Amino acid sequence: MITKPKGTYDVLDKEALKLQKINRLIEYTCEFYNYDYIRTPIFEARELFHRTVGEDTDIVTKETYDFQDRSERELTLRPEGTAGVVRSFIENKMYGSNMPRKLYYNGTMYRYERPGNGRNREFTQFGVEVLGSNDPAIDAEVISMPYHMFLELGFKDLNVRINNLGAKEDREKYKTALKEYLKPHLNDLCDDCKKRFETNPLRILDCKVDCDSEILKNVPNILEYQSEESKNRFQKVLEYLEFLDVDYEVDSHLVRGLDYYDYTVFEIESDAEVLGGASTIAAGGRYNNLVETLGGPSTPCIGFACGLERVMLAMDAFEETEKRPLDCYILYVNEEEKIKALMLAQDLRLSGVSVDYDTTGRSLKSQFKEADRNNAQLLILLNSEDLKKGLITVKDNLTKEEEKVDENEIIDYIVSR
RNA sequence: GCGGAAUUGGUGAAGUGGUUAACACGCCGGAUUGUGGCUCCGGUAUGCGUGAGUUCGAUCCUCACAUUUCGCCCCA
Repeated sequence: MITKPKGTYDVLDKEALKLQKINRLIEYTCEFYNYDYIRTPIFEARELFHRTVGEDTDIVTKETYDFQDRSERELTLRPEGTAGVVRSFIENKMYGSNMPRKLYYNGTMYRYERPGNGRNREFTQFGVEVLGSNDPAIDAEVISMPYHMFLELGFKDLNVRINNLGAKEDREKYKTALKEYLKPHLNDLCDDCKKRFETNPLRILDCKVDCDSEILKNVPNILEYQSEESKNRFQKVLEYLEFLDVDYEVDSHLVRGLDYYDYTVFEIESDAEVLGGASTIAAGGRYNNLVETLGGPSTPCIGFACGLERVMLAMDAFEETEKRPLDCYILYVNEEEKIKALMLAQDLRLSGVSVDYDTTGRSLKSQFKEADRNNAQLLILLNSEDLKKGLITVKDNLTKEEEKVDENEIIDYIVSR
């Protein structure tokens, strides 16, 4: 038997219903927030991700699916959504008009990592990018929108953590101070952090190994290394968040795994136990330099990404998704009735009624069972004798009441119910 | 990438180095000559993750591989 590749999974039955529900909410919500749908390629030039996500990040150094096509182009399956959107923004010269540009995407991403609960090699992210606005109000909107979507889906214990990384200069100043502080303690840090000290000292802040140590608890606070402008900006974001009823918590140790972030960064976590260690369901931040880095005009941007698999997992804890009931099920026994069933089903479907009938040669008894499994509201019983008289029996599956309806009026009769 | 656990039908699962692999659910059929959902009866794995090895003989022992899962790492 051929099986699915490691780290992939099939979405079906209950999972499919949950995913459809989420997807509908996404489309609906984005429409009301005035975000336009964008779809970018699943693979891009490898260079794109090295330039955006960061040369030294784990995502790029050990988690990408890299390949060459038949013309030896160096390609990479996208590990995240922002890079492609920004590339498209520049390539299509979207900066020319209609600013800010508010976009959303919803598609599969690929990372070569150890699969586990809420962790797959092919996974789905829904995300939003706002390009061309530096207003703190848009920061608040981009945090508030997923937060309220999760509430809508039934999430209870949401935890929003937020931090301000500031401008590049602020961060450089802070990095220097941080390294100065950490230098004498270097030997007490974990092995990974020793490496990070040189490559990416900020990441030491959210190290899971060392987080309980006194060294990290007393680390200089990044929020104190911000310019006045950056501090004021962050205060505005927090103020707006309160007006939007977002329950947040400032966490000065929050940094993100991707290099392109500056100013506001945030994560939304769920306490749902089914998630286990994978509790972050959405995360994002501002990236005011990325467009310029990729050769576009200086454009301030912010966005977030949300892992749909984790949302689906967490939904198990509070949600029983059920398939929509079928409007009609048609029962028949002989060929003459079957032909009638086919035609009637088609007419009803074209009239906006959901209909099905047996195609496995089941006994009449089994057809009744099948109708119940589909939760059919109405049973249409075809009977050769009645058909000769132009009559069709319609049975309400709840009240069990039957009625013989004239063949010519059957569509109207059913549609009007 | 490192360490632990698991892998028996459509599903949940018992079980044993040796003829026909329990039980339950589901599904199919019948009792009910074309109106079911209750009940009763019957049917339903040529097979115990894959490949090799030990053995007279393996689903059960050994090894490798795959997949899943739990922790580490990382992240959505």
